Amino acid sequence: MAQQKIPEVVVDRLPTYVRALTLLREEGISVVSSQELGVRLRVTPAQIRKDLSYFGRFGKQGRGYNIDNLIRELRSILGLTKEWPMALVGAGQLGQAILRYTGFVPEGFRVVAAFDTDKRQIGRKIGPVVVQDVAELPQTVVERNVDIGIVAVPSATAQGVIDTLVRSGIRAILNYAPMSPHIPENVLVREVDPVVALQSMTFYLKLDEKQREKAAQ
Amino acid sequence: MAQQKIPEVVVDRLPTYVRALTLLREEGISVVSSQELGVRLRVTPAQIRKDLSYFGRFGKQGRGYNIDNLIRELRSILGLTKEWPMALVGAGQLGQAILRYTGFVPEGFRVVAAFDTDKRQIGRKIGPVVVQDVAELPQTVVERNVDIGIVAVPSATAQGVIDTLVRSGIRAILNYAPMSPHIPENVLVREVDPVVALQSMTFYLKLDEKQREKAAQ
DNA sequence: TCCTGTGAAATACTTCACAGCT
DNA sequence: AGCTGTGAAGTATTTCACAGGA
Repeated sequence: MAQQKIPEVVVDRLPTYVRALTLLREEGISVVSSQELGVRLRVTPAQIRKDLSYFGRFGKQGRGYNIDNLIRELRSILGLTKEWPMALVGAGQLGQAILRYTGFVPEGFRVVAAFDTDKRQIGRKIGPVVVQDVAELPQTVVERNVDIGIVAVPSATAQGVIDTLVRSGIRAILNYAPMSPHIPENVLVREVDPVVALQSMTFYLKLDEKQREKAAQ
Repeated sequence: MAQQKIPEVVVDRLPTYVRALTLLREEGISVVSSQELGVRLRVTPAQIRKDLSYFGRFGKQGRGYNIDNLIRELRSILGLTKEWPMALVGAGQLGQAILRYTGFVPEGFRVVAAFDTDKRQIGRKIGPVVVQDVAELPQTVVERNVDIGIVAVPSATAQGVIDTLVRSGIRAILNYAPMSPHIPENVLVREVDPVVALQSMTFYLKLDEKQREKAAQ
């Protein structure tokens, strides 16, 4: 069986399936149909079935999916059975909030090192780590087998930080800086940008206001 | 001219165009071609031209786009010419970081009120606001004309908070809680979820590792 | 009967390629 | 000569609809 190419959109949806399934499990539910899961996630049942079908046959006809089993399968597909060490760059306001964020560890993501250029931050213990000088980054990344970098520095310095991370051999970047970085093909990036999220909503808010005005005439 | 329906993906890209154009302007550049902008953003020039063509004709043949003008047009299209007041719910670790985040205000987003149920938080001044009791939320939302709510409470209580926001007349929600909320059709949501972003990257990291193993055999 | 898994159809999105303006 | 704006072509993604297993 030649592994067909999986669409990126499909991969992007899998984590939300895992999350919803985990919440269902906490409610004591053990089996779910694509219909029921679709209602929760506001997606069509056909989409869920189609997405899962890229990876295997996990359901039982007439019943649905065993939640424990499906969670296990999806976590394995997504590479979530191991722990992923991460390195954070930028120990300012935002970086500190990230270091104190408790949502990463239960999912297997652990910030194992933090870096800054600011002498006042270096040596400080924040959350689980002591802030190091950025100069030590390349060595630490190699020593601690870090594949994922988190960028939490101002836009102006972000590209430099990203270049350093890439040169150090990092393979994935979670970027909190509001800019679009230059990155080699083989390195992954995801942007975390609440402002961009807000700005696409205001388009529809404004549209809605216009329509109300028109309707009110 | 009947306004044709604009694809959502197009709207979602506009804020990144604004961002890139703004950075170009700061570099002192005043005109840009779709080609040049595409290189910055890692998208095709055709996509940029096509996206813009849904809204009008902003370029000059043979030259490109006047940056000042295009920024102004896009900001107007996105509804960014007014200030958007926002209400935050959840003044814990995460909520405090959001209140202290300086990236919203320059873009016209301002948190004008914050709410919590925790007696120890209520009355505290954090960043630009004093934390209020959630009981006061509906009234404040109406009085202060708040259209956008930010949810920064634990998953377990998020749905209740969202219901309250919706009942109070909010029209858009920026959700930091790692769950998928039930929301009426006419209310917008955007999820801010770094863990989901990480989990779709690990799929490819794992794939890459597998391929290396195979190659090494 | 209920619900999965999946080709096929429908829809959505992206890219091409070129007429036409500057 | 260079670059936009845009139908048309090409891909990608979603949804349909139904055979078949529990």
